[in-house]
Amino acid sequence: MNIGEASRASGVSAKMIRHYESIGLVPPADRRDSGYRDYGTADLHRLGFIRHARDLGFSLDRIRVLLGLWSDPDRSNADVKAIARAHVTELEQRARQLNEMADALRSLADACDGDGRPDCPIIASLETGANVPACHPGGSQGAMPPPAPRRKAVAGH
Amino acid sequence: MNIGEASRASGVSAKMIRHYESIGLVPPADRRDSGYRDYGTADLHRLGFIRHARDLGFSLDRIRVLLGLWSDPDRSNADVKAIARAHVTELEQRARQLNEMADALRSLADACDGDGRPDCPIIASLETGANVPACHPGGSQGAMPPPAPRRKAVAGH
DNA sequence: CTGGACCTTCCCATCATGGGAAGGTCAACG
DNA sequence: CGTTGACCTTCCCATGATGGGAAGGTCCAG
Repeated sequence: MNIGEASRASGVSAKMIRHYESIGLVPPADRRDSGYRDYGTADLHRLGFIRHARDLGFSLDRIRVLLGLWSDPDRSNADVKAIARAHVTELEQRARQLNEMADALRSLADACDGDGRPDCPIIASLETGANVPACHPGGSQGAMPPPAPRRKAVAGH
Repeated sequence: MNIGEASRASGVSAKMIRHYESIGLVPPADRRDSGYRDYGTADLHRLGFIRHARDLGFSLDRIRVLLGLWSDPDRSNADVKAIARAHVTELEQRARQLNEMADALRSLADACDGDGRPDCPIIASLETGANVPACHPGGSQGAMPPPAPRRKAVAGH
């Protein structure tokens, strides 16, 4: 199977399949004499696994770990569960931060007349920082997986 | 004022202040004979504005627009309000996607015994894609500002 | 045998941010 | 005066996941 067919079948873009190979997330694909990559059902299975994990917001690094557990017949479901729980916590925290920002901005917007005059509480708050969620260094986390892995209909999926 | 003092006073890292200057978000700073950048209160004010906008999750591109409105004495608060409302909608959507993922993964984790055996519904779902939030191409939005701009306590802020 | 669809590799862009190197400046202290 | 350490300058590179596109090779149907 060509990379294009594998892409359509797995819902992972060809570009990404090559990238995953380059970073060792999937093993180097078999090659035909022409140099074309050749995929089988096992490869599709693995790509599907990766895609579903991405759909749940896992980073490629964590997916690497999950793939390891997947192929380990002696794995402990406690390990998997721990990773999942930790990820849930991170997702919730990111969602909370976004909601905090949305709430703050929504109330600022609600306080704005929007009547065409220059007078604007939103601008005023940006100037002074009033009612803007403060930076709380204790709970800061800079290194988190991207917001939404959402690809745009790579397959008729 | 040095860039370091400006950084501490505004809560924007020196690195970022230079970056903002390089992309034209702030005007080129005055220079002393030594070549050091020199900041005044107006500059601090502008940097503070940018920081607060970042704290609300605005992208630098949108902040550019907001800065334009800020310095426009004839601005319409309706314009500001429209930008804010659009941003609120985006924030909410991102939060919703994260919560969807968290919900799905939480229920998978709840279904996992975590008793040390290899048997695991989480892994099973990643294999099959069952109970994993599907990719809904219609509502997809790839180009959104980062999840949390949170910097790590650049100032004693 | 040709055209178009597909594949290959390689480089570049995104977005906001930080790390670090190589070298210049400044202020305080001995 | 000299040194030291904190600070500044510019420049390049990295992140993470993804896409765009160029230059060139392959495959198959007409």
